[in-house]
Amino acid sequence: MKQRKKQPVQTRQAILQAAGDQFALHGYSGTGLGPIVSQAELTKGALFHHFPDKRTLACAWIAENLSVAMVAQWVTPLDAIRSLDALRAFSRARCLELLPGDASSTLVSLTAETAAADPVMAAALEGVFALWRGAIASLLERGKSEGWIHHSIQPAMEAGFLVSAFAGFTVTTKCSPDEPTRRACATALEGYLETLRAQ
Amino acid sequence: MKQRKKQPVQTRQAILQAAGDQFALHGYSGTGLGPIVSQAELTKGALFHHFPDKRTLACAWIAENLSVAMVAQWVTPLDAIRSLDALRAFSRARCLELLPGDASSTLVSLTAETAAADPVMAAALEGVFALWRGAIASLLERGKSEGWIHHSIQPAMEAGFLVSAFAGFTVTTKCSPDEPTRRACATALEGYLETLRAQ
DNA sequence: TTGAAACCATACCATTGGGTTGGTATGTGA
DNA sequence: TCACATACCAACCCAATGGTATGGTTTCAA
Repeated sequence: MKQRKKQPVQTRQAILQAAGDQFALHGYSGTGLGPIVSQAELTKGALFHHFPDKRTLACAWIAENLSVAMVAQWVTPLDAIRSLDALRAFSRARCLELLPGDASSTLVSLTAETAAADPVMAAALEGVFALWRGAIASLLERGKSEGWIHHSIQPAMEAGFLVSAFAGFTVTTKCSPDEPTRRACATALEGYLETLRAQ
Repeated sequence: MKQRKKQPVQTRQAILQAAGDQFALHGYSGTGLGPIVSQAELTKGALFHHFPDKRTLACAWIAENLSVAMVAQWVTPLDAIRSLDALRAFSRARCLELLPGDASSTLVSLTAETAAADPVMAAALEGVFALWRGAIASLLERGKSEGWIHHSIQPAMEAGFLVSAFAGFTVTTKCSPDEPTRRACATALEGYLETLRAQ
């Protein structure tokens, strides 16, 4: 019985990684545990040693991997934004660069598929949404104090709307991924951001 | 062998109906054909007589049932809107009344789950999105000619954005369905609509 | 060095998945 | 009324599903 050198954290991470890839491709109920362990070049024994069931595995991936990916894409970069033009450019770039397997896209897909019927999963996903909204809200707050966001803006409310709008964009893009439609939506989103500007 | 009186159109419709209910509850790959025929009080024989496979059944439901539901909710009512205030009220109502099993919600969920990996399904879903966008675009067009939408507005572009925003709202609502969040998002959406007003 | 716990592989299980089969009952046009 | 197509049913098929039982390896602390 050939056994690889034992490195539990790497093994666990490999399972999470493979699970995430499969979820991004086929959704939650669309992915079996077989393909996951197969891609990770492991076995079900390893999987069920680290995770008690499929749902817990998914929640762990959301809380550990998906959230850090979202932070890298939607939280950290916001620190560099110091003007509304920069915010517009960032938003536009995120729209045009969006790929099907993107972190935000997978977050939205999993939410759409599972959140309504599974409160546990919904809670895990909500955690990531909270990060997302929070980052944008604090950016807008900072923009107000720095004088490039209108003083009447309510950061939390606008952040919720912006996250919703971008979430919707990830969905509609899957249906019509052509450049013109994407550009149009990105432009309209910029038009909205413009209304936040301090005059 | 007990056989019910033969009424092919009713049978077909019963299957579509049951399939739609299940899709709304559990998503595409989350629903089996067993529960569908069970809810319809039929058998797999009946199902596979009317539809060659699961995917075709789903596409038929999208094209026939989901699309008419969307027309009833998002196309026909727009005819009665003759001012920006009425549009704002309509948007707000749609946000606050949104239920998990709603037509728009199911449309978005199925898209998020399947569209990226299945072009056939994507095409069927895109048809409904086109209806949706088209209805809003022609409303904005009419608003321009009636003088309550700003003349510089590009209806098709704004329609795409509005559909995306509402689509995103159906997703984020599944995670945090509490009233305050919904109201906030509805208010922000109204704020956006206000920017379309002819000054 | 040794015992125990952590780690991981193999084999297996019950259930459900989508899909077929062959046949029976019903409708329909000649 | 007879032939034929349509509509539907019950039973079956096999692959894949999530999950378990068990046992062999490593690792590490004592």
